[in-house]
Amino acid sequence: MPRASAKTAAPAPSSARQRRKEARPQELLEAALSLFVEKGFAATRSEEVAAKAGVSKGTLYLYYPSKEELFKAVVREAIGTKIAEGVSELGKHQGSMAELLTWMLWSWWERMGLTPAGGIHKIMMSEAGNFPQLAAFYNDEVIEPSCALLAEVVRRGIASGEFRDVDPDACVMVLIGPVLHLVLHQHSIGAAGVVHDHKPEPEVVLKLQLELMFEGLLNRPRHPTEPATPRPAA
Amino acid sequence: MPRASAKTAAPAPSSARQRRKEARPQELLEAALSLFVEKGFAATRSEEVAAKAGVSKGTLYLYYPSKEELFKAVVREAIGTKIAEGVSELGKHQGSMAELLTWMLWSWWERMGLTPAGGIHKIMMSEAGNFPQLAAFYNDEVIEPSCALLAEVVRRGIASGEFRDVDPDACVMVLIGPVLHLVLHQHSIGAAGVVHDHKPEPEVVLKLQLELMFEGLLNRPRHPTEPATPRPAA
DNA sequence: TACATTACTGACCGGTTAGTCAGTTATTGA
DNA sequence: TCAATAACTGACTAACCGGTCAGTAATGTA
Repeated sequence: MPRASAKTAAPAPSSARQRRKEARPQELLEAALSLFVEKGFAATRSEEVAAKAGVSKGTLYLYYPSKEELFKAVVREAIGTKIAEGVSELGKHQGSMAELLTWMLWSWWERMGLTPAGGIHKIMMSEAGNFPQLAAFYNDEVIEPSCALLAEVVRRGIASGEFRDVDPDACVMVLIGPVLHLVLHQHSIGAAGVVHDHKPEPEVVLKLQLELMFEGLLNRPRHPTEPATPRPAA
Repeated sequence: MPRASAKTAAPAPSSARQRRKEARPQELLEAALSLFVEKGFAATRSEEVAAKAGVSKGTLYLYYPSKEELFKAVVREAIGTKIAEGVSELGKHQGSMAELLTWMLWSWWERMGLTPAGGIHKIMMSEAGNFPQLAAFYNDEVIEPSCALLAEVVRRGIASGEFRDVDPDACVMVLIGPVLHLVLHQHSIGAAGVVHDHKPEPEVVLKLQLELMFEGLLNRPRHPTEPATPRPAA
């Protein structure tokens, strides 16, 4: 009996055709993501996206009204609720802020550097000028929350005496700079067929970045001849 | 007598029209640079470039055989011989390697962050996939030499005992990450009309980056309870 | 078998733009 | 003043591609 669970409130798709219909948006988004990341927005033809998802161009436009809307959907999909995870981690974390920063940078690398999702950042860099509205969306929904989250960690570390008294926002930029640079490289020069690229392993860079950072950021006793930046009275 | 210096081996242009002809390539390259940086390669129409340079589209194609060749010329022009300056500075520099690194990062920021030349880097990130041959050129002629130069400075600092014994290549990535991130931001999100962008001043970030870097990188006496990374015997 | 509905197709349309080339204008030399 | 030449122009062509829609095929229903 082929229709075992038909017509419920959230109807389980009965036929193969139904099942495909529900899978289409995902399939199209995945195809679009990889092509946008690989070739950029303008250079990706909508027919290619459709072909890669195994449908015709017409079908693509049944699910997304325009190439631009498809692009937005890809960005929203790839971003998802990733930031919320970081926020919740901040809430329940028990150890030092240095450990938390380390965890955050590593998980960021794992999610952006090692998956196509990082390509989103590359696309946004390229297309920000042509889609200011989307750039604003990306800034508000992704960049600002991420930076605010990291800045809060730094701020707590300063308050507890774990870190020196630095500008938290500037510190965040210093923190994320190398990670984002690695991500971008991975999806541009690194993805093109450039063979003379004998860069160090990203993991080594990240490790050193954290090490250098903390050697400088941690609030530890200093050599008497060279006092650390004095903490203000407040 | 209008032809004072006519028909020499390298003829000085006699008429206004001649002078314009010699200036055209430069004018076109400048127009193309600013438009490519602003809108990307695909979104820039060749007629716009011509108009911005004050000529018609036909004239553009008298000087450059295609849009793609124009793009290549722009990249080559913008890169020029900038790296050679850094190399010569390495040769004649007298002070500490920390001072030299500081100088290099600042001059890099001044040349890439504060001029349209930095936009080249953004374009290369976007178009590397579509122009692999150009990406290889950029990697070989710009990225690798720059990194090699900085790595050499770090290496000397380590050899003299000024710096701790870190991986020089990884250290370079940590160094340039924040700078390049600032440059890219400046030419993408920063250039789009995103107003909610209350990032710290780039100069503040750079200053902190160097400070944190050196607090961690400098080879100074450490607190006894937390020994520094031991130097190997060699 | 006949009809209705749903998912999908791909030829086509219209707008856009890289690149061309016959023609125009400025300059030079006689 | 009058060719000859060099620099430049912009209407035009051909190709491309985003988006449409009349039609087809698969599935469901009776």
